[in-house]
Amino acid sequence: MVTGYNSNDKVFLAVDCIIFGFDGENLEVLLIQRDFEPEKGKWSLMGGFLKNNETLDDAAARILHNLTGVHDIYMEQLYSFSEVDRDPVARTISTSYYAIINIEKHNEELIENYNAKWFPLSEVPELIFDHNIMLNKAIRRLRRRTSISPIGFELLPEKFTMRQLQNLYEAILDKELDKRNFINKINSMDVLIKLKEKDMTSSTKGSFLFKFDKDKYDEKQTNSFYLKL
Amino acid sequence: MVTGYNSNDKVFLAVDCIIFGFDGENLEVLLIQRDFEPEKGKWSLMGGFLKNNETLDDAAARILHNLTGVHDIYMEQLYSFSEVDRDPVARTISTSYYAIINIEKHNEELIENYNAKWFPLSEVPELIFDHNIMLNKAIRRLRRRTSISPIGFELLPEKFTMRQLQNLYEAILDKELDKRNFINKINSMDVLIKLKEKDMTSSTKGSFLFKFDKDKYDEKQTNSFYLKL
DNA sequence: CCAAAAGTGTTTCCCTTACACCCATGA
DNA sequence: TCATGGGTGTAAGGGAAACACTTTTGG
Repeated sequence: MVTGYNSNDKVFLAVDCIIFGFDGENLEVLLIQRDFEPEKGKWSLMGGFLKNNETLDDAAARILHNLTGVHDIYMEQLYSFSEVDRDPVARTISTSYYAIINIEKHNEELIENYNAKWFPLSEVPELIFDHNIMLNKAIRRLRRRTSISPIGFELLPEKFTMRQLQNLYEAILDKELDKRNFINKINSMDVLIKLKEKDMTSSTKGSFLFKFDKDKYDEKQTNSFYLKL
Repeated sequence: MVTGYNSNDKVFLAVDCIIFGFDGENLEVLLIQRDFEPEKGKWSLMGGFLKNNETLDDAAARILHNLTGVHDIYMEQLYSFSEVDRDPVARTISTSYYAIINIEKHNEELIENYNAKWFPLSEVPELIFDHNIMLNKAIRRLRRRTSISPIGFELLPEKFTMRQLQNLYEAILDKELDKRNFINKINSMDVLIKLKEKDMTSSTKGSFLFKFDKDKYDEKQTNSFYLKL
């Protein structure tokens, strides 16, 4: 006997993607304006339905790519939302994913752009369904993650200044950090390579550029090297 | 126009519950022996299908209660598993939940017991589907949580000795802790009340019993008071 | 009187934090 | 020459970890 598999219990399973980006100044999130019902015209996360032949991870990647042109992003599963009436059209459970990406690097993909637009976190509009709740949960998770393992590789241009990295951390954590302590902390992580080049755009003196040491960075990532700020 | 809602995409959404308990010595997990196909006779987590009129949280509580008699447990959502072939009968996504409970307190419920049985973590058999993977993920999460906020209220009898509490932490973290440092740490959390009674079963001298100060405990819980061991 | 577990403080070390001044250069 | 951001080190304080001996009492 096989129990429990009753077709009446089948549901729609959606996937919604929360994509964070960093423009050098603010932490932003990618949203799209819906051009279909329900809630046509309102802003929302990138969402779609799980297909029968793909995993949730696959679906998240496909949906993000279809709606924004962005591809090759590692997204992490966040949470599954299941309020009975969260979607007014049909019973739909949604599993949310989030990722942080380098805005510049993906700008080209976004240019011919599908209705997608970056919003600073402080200017996010009211979103459809429970998407604001999803976004808030993603922000909290991102902050926690930032305190636990290094971040930035995905968010900064290949070469960046120490100030840019600090701006990133300050934007994510939403607090100011001491310049010297920050540098000491970052150096102690041993994931940066100091270049001989300087960026001359930000000051008369110019500031040295850095890049991530990808091998070391990945190692620290997976080992959840502890960074508290 | 309403796009995307195509009935072919509907899937079964299961919920699986990982219940940890502590017997004073070892960390254990509650499993049931399936009395139905597929995989009849094999051990598994407590699982069932999401119904149309309930949230995932509701479903987890209902399933746990139906299969084990245990009720009034706060479970936390862990992760949604979606490998295409994870369930050989039909495409099924499973959202897992986990909780830690006091074995003694729920023993009565378990006595007339449905096929449920406690297994020490080191003696967990091969489980159906991807349930071993779920369990491992839950253990990792439990360990991390234990390092971040106090734990024990749900797992120990109302009155307990300091040694029992230390045993609990050692079982969860799977490492030995220094007795004096442990006591200092716990005292600094200020969540215990020392009783005048002694437990005389464990030694000739006897050891003082403690209980949790529920108000303070809950406060620390929600504030994610930091405890590193 | 002895075995077995309970109980108890101090020191060291490292990480975190706070903090201020000089440097280089283009305008 | 001056305004602007870049770059640099140290001292104090607090939490974590290491560590050993005395107490109690039933058998």
